[in-house]
Order: sequence, then C-alpha cells, then structure tokens
Amino acid sequence: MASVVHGGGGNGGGGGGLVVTELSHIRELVRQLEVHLGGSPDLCKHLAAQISSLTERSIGLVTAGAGRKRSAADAGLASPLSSAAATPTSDVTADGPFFKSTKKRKGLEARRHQVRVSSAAGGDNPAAVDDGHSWRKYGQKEILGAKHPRGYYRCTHRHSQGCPATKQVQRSDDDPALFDVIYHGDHTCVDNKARAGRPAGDAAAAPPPEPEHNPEAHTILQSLTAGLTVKTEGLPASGLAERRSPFSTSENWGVSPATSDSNNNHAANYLPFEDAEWRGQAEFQEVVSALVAASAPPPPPAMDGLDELIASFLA
DNA sequence: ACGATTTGACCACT
DNA sequence: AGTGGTCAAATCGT
Repeated sequence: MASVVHGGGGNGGGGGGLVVTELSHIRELVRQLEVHLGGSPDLCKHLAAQISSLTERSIGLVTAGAGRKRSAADAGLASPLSSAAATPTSDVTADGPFFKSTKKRKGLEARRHQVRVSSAAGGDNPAAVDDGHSWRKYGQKEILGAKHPRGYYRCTHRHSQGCPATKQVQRSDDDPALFDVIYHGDHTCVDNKARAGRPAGDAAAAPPPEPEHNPEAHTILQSLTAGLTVKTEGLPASGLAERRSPFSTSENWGVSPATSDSNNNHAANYLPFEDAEWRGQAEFQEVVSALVAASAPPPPPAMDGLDELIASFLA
C-alpha cells in the first residue's frame, strides 16, 4: 500500500547525477518516514524498505563511479563493481551439478559485503544469527593471524535453486561477541524462511517485488523485519566509530537456542560496512546509519548528514 | 532415511 | 610456498 516513488529501474552505469537523484529520493523518503513515524507501522516499514534499497543502490553507484583506492588490507579482494566489462570467470551463475573445476574464483565479481554482527543470542553459533536466509555450512578454516576459525556457509538452496549466495562468518579477535560476516553474491532463491513470519494466510504467492536483486538492502530489511537492530558503524580506524550499540545485552551467552524461528529476542546488531571502499564511504555510512536509526524505534533523526552528503555530491 | 555439520584434502591465487 | 576457498567423504542429529 501507499506505493512510494521508485519501483526499480535499471542499474546501468552510474554517475554523480544519478547518485544525487537517488539521494534526493532518499531524502524525500526519509521525510515521509518522519511524518509517518508513530503512524502506520506498515507504511514506515515500506518506506524503510525503499530507503534501504535506494541507499544501497546509491552506494553501488558511488563505488562504481568513484576512483577507488585499495587499502592494503583488501589488496587481494576484487572490487565487485569494477568488472562491468571484464568477466574472466563468470562462473557465479553457472554452477551446475558438475561444478567442480573452480575451487577458487578468480575475479569474484559477486558483491561482497561485510557486516559486523554482535549476536548476544547467537552465542557460540554464528549461524544462529539469522539474516532471514537459510545457510548451510560447507567448510571451516583457520585463518592466519586470526584467533578464531572462519566458517563458510552457502545458501541452502544452492542446489535446488542454484542460489549463488555465500557468506563467511568469523569471530572477531577483539570482541568474541562480535562476528564478522561477509556476504558474497546475492540470493536468487525464493527463501520461504524469510517470509516464515506469517503462518500461511495472505502471504500466498508474494512474488519478488523487485526485478533487480539488492542483496544488501534485502539483508538490512530482513534484519529489520526480523526484529533485529541494524546499525551502521564505522571502523575504529576510521574515526567514525561510535562504539558498539547499546542494545547488545551481551550476557546472554549460553542461552538455549530454542527455535531460532519466531520472534526470539535477537539482540543482534548488524553493522554493515563496505570494506574495500570503506574509507571513501564514511559519509555514506553516516547516512545509512541515520536512515536505519530513523527507521528504528528510538528515533534520532540525524538528518544533517544526508543533506550534507547530497550537498557534497552536488558540489 | 534424510539433511546438516565436521574435517581433511585439493586447488587456485598471490 | 603459503594462504584461503571449496569439495566431498565421514559423521552426527532429527
């Protein structure tokens, strides 16, 4: 209901103008959201969805358009969006039953998004930190320099639906309560788990609304709809850090996982941040943070950042 | 019996 | 050669 502007559209080549347009949309949406705060939750949710979608797309535009500087830490990681033309090994979509020869991707053109998850309820089980998708663990490795091993997960529907989405979960060195989750690829599957909130009723068909997948936005949205607290946060080195969120009840370790479905009190904080282009997007993170914060119960609408950002793009 | 997880080995990239 | 990502058989849980 109340369809807000913007439905989908192409994700063609980007440019500053496009970004400004997108940001303007976002700004407008945020304003609408402000108006409707305290009003219809559904509408707010919808607005938040739009905002997330647009924001992520804008991020994509920025990362695609802006000259990227690769940090040493990320030297080996391919820039997801840089391979608009050159796709040496586009095996991401081609993974048939006999998909074996590529143990490791070359260009890894699939999107890569890192999220820091503070899972109080997840405890020892990172998989319990649900983002609305079903994951299946397929490997675990000790990573050099890291205290904790890294777990490799892929979408449960990989074989049934050929969903290429994977994620890597690694416990943070500093805070064992934190998990760094790196998402690769986007979900092409129709996960019924994400919609498992409603016990059959109107859900019925509910076809994928957007023709273009927006994995990040979906992730955020799913987190939102799952009752999770999503919060962007800067890296310590970035100077943008604002410390861990106050919502992590952190002492729930060892809590019985119970049914990881339904509305468990996940006090998980998703702290999404683009890794490679992170520095260049400090401002953007601020915006995303503001947006997400605006769509959360405690409403601290730091709108200044958005306007500021738009102004900076216009400049 | 089926599906998920564990774990060692293999392979690609740097 | 070292490291990281994936495979696949074995094992475990339901």
